[in-house]
Amino acid sequence: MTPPVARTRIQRKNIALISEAALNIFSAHGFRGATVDQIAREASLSKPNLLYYFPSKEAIHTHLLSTLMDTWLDPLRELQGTGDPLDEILTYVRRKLQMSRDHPRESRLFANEIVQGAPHILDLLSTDLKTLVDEKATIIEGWMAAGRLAPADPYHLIFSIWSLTQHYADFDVQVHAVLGPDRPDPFPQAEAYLTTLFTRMLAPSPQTPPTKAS
Amino acid sequence: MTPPVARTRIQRKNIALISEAALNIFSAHGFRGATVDQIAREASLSKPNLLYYFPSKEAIHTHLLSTLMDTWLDPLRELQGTGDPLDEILTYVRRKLQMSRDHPRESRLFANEIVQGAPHILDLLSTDLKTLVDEKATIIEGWMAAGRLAPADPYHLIFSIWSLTQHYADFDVQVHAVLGPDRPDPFPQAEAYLTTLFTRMLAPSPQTPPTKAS
DNA sequence: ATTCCTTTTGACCTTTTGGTCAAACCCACG
DNA sequence: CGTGGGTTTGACCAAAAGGTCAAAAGGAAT
Repeated sequence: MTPPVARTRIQRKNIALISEAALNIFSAHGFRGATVDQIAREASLSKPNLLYYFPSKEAIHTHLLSTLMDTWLDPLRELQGTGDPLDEILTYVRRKLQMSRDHPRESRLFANEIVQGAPHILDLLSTDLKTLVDEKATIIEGWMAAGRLAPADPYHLIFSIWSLTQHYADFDVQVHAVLGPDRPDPFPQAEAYLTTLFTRMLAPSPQTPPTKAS
Repeated sequence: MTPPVARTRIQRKNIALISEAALNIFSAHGFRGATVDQIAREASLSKPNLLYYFPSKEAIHTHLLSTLMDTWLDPLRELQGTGDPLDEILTYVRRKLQMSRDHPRESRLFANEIVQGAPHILDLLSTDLKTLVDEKATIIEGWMAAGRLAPADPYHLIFSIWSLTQHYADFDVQVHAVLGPDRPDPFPQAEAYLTTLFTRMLAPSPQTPPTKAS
């Protein structure tokens, strides 16, 4: 009855401590590459003490992944179909890019999991995630049908936003290696580039009036 | 004196066998997640026999990565600056997407390596890869300066091609989970989408004449 | 067939790793 | 201040994993 719900103050503190440490280690080495000793050292706890809060290495990993999934999909949930279509898309792109800059460890944790076949969250992907994406794809399709956005496959549009933004977190070392050691922060340029990309991709052609097409 | 250069027929056969098996295992589980026993079993060899051809687990991994890097960059090398700019870019995109479809294991092996900080090939990235990208970025910049391509950051353009195409191999399970079990092959749609994306992004605005600008 | 080199393997070794346990420690509350 | 809960740890364990070795098996050229 100790682990998930934090009862005492000390439990809350240590569970947060362990989560932080585990995020560092898991995101840097993957699940198999991380060791419990490493995580314990990173959290400045003894290994048995760590195992007192989480029953197993896998439990820590699962805990991280499930709390992550929530915040990870927040930007997409915000796409509500109320504002200007292009603005909403661009806002989503920018928020997603911000997450890559501000939470690269989370992005890499997720990437590690997916690349290796998503063994722990496969069902989440085909249920919760699929539902959410279906919903947003419908909104986007509506915009396109109304001529407020240039036509394109909405699912692949979403995939492209994911891949482009997460690339700057997940493949961070490659980006820096190619750009050279002198350019420390590629994000401002990335944001400008992605803004241009999706604007040119999605801006509706002028001959179609914004409302009441055909 | 046994491992790298295959002398006898049997050596060639077994080294190929091991490479195949190791590619399967490494790409599915990452370096730390793969075990020598697993690879040996996959190759139908005993573990000591496998270790007879490669001195260590790491040697197999290094061998795979270095042979991979070569073929992996071939599509980019083909971008030579001789043909129509947009055609050359689109050809590159399509070839890269084909590699994701035909060689997803290689893509995932590479992704695993990069996500975890590229510990084995970091120097290759900042030397060989950087040189190649610098060269191609110059070509692309030339096209843009001549008004034959809409202006954009050439480095981020290349990054975007990498991320978009490799996404379909590396995040394959996610793509399938979101699209649903009924749609088995997302590649034709992906190709159409990416063709549209880069055409809209890069097609030069008509007011600029193709040659001798300003 | 003999010989020499290559190939294969069963047995074994060491280190790493995930996890356990009983005992000690701490600390608020009565 | 002492007692009962929560907390911490040193010592330990078993399994997994990377790698070694000597000896057996195979195979091609003489």
